[in-house]
Order: sequence, then structure tokens, then C-alpha cells
Amino acid sequence: MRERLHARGLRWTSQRRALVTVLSQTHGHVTGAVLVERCREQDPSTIPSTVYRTLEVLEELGIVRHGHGPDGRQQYHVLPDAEHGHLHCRACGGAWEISADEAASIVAALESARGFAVDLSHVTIVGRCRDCR
Amino acid sequence: MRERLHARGLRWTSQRRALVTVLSQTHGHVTGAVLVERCREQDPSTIPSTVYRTLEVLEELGIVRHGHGPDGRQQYHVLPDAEHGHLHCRACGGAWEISADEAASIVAALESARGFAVDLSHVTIVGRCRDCR
DNA sequence: GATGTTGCTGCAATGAGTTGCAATAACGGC
DNA sequence: GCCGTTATTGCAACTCATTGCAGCAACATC
Repeated sequence: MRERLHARGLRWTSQRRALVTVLSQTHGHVTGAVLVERCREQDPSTIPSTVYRTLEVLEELGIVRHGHGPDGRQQYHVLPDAEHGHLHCRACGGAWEISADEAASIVAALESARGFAVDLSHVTIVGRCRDCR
Repeated sequence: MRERLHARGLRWTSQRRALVTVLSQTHGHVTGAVLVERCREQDPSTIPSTVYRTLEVLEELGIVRHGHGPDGRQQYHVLPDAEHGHLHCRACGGAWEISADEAASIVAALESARGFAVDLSHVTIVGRCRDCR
């Protein structure tokens, strides 16, 4: 981690260390607010803006990816992890992942028709699941 | 409008009238904040929570639909309008619509594989457009 | 036109996230 | 180990959106 930051002229601070530790203990998806809260457990003096700014940096480094839940709130997940999209049922709140394979049709269609490169990790599709229909 | 509300036991108030007027003069996509602002122009005493709550009601009636921009903020558009998804370039901020035809492949795939009913209006796909790549 | 219901509004507080700026503290060089 | 540079932090203010609750006012009924 330290290396990766230094390679770009960035610094390895205690605040970043704390967030990276929290992230390493995280599985699946977490909202930004939850990450702030978990950092606070480690160090109550943690400031939200620092956490959010650090998450931005980590995303640039390719350590985390973020998307938005059905309500537009931030959701992060830690790499390495197969790239995937997100599926949310509006009725029951259930969540599933959309594999790259499953999304291939639309990713390819947008790529060939418009030359558009889809960021699958950021994709969230909302609707109703089988059980809730 | 009044009829549609009354049919459900809801009421036709001056605040709702104001928002409907604003919406009728709106084309394309607008953020929630902009709608609040436009209502304020008509009536400076407009309260945000009332606007957001009214938008919820109008969405239930099928008058508007909402999705989220690349930053997760609310975006509304007024019906009637062909149902469509949204495409955003992270680099230039450009926005395009994804027609139901274009999205058909993934909508059908999720439908048949998982029995999931996609809300296309709510879909926003973020990435990089041809020019920005 | 007066009255009772109850759906809505206004308000205040809260949550989530962002931004500008001055002070701080990593880091590299000596 | 000290110093200068400048990336980061802490803080405060702000934007966007949501929620609980008491009081108000549409609407149906008479």
C-alpha cells in the first residue's frame, strides 16, 4: 500500500492506514457512512471528509470501487473481486450481483454502437424480484 | 390531475399545483434540487420536503419517474415519454438516453434467468464515451 | 355554509456527502 | 536528526434529501 502511494507521490498517513485496515476486514458491499462509522470505532476522532477523500484516492489506485444503492447512496466494495454490477429489488430490498457474463450483452452493445466503455462496477439496476412480483 | 388524486383519496393543494406547473414547463431531465429551486421562483415560501414528498406521490401516479445521476443525486423526468435508461460519461459529463430497444438484451436476460423486472427508467450507466477514451 | 376527517404542510433536526482553506505532518534531501 | 516542500488533515459551512410531528386545510357530508 505504502509503495503504491509513494509511487504516485502520495503519502501514507495514519488516517489512511486506519481506513485500509477497516477495508481489509470488510466483505461484500458497504456504504460510505458505514465505513466512516467503522473508522470511528478504531479512532473516534476520525473526520468524515478525510474518509471520503481517502476512498477517492483508493479508488484511483484500483483498491476499491464504488457504486450507488437504489437510493443513490454510496456503496463500496474492495478488490480483488470479479467485476460485477448490482441488482436491487425495490420491494424486499434484496440485492444480487450481476456477473460480467450476464452483462456482456449490453456492455458489448454500447461498446459497438456508441464506443462507450461501461463501468460495470458502478451499475445498479433496480426493479422487482421474482418473489415480489 | 385533480381527478387522479381524488380517485385515490388524495388532495389537490396549491403546493401540488405549483409543482405540476413547474413540471409541465420542464423538458428532459431535472434534478430534485432544481425543481425545488424552480418552485421557489414561483413561490419563495416553498419548502423542500413538500416538493420531494409531492414528487413521490406523482411518481406513484405515474406522472414522473426518477433515477440517479452518476453522483447519486435524484433526476426526474416527466411522462409521457418513451421509457429509457441513462448513459453518463464520467469524463466529459455528457449524457445520453438508452432506448428500451437498446436495453432489451439485458432486460430480457434478467427477466428469463432470474424473473427480475427491470425498472429501466431508474437505470444509469456510467463510463467513458467515445470521444473521451 | 358549517363541520368532522384525515391527508398535507411547515418546521426543525438529522443523515450523507462535498468543498475551501489554513494548519499540520509525511517525505526526501542534507 | 533537522529542514523545506507540499500532500493531507481538520474544521466549518454548505448542498441535497429524508423523517417525525403538531397544526392546518381540502374534501365529503350534511
